[in-house]
Amino acid sequence: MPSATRKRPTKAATKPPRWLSKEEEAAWRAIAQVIVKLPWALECQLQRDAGLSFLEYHVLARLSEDPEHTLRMSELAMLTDASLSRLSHLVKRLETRGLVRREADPADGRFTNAIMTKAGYKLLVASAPLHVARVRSLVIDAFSAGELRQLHDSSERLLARIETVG
Amino acid sequence: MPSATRKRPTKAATKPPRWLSKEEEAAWRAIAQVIVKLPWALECQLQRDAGLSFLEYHVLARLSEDPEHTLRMSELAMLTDASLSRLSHLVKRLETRGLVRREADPADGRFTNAIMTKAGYKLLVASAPLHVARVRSLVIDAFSAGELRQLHDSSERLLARIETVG
DNA sequence: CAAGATTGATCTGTCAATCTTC
DNA sequence: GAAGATTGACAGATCAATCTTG
Repeated sequence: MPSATRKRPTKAATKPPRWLSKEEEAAWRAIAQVIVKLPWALECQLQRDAGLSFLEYHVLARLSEDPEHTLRMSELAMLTDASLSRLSHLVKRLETRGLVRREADPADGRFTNAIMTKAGYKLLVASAPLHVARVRSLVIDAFSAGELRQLHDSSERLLARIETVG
Repeated sequence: MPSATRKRPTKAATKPPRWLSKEEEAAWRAIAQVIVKLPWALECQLQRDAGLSFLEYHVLARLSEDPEHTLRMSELAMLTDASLSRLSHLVKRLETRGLVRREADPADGRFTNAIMTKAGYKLLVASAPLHVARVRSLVIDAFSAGELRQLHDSSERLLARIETVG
């Protein structure tokens, strides 16, 4: 929804504002920093080493996982957590770069298939090692196996909350 | 650095690409989803309820923490993890909305002070309860005190990595 | 000239509207 | 008409260049 359509602030329902404790506040600040800085660090690495954005990389990565290197736009949007509109713009750019190609689904013309080209696959394969190395050095290697399981679990719990709360 | 200045992919240094294990992969996917979806969820809440972006909210929040409701642009940029350029554009918009005002530091004209106005403070105060409530329901309340301490620690470790790896 | 800050051009994402196929 | 997909106008972020003050 972001994009300033300038809303009047809803005159807060004056519910008892349950504030954050010192510890909660500190934890939240750290988490907030992570969700700002980690994406940026990954964007930088990918742009520098592969000329791809985080989303572009993941679009190619998802396509590469399909045996046909083909996915419907709507499927791809879900898998990459992008809006269909955003994906459409992005894939058009990838198309002009020759990394992806689009064609209407022969079986049902309402669907559009995104198909990774040879060049797209080559770029992904060339880019993956450095990207994975960065994911390792920034995230994975910072934790023991147990800690990582913990963090995985915490992440799933957060995702569940986000789904339900909207 | 993002913003496609179209880099040629650096011909991967052909180092042994240490791949992710099944568990690491799964953990990473969950974490990656969190850093994509959590910011979005918070942006939505703030835009809807306060007409503010996440960064705009935090700019006002940081200003409110200063006794004078005043901070140098450069200081504010650091505190909010924004580039000076981004902040400059953003504060200009806040200024036209009457939420913030700028003036050159009387002591040293190289600095610009950002000063929260009455209206800015009012908006922040009106917005904070709902925002904190959302932070609670999405994040804080998902964890026990111990788990939150864990997560806080993990976040700090990630931030340390990001600083050093760049 | 160095540090703080701003500006302008450009690119990307959002939203709402539209187009297409079944 | 409904779902999938695209488009266009606009807001916001980035980078590089510039301006300003000491």
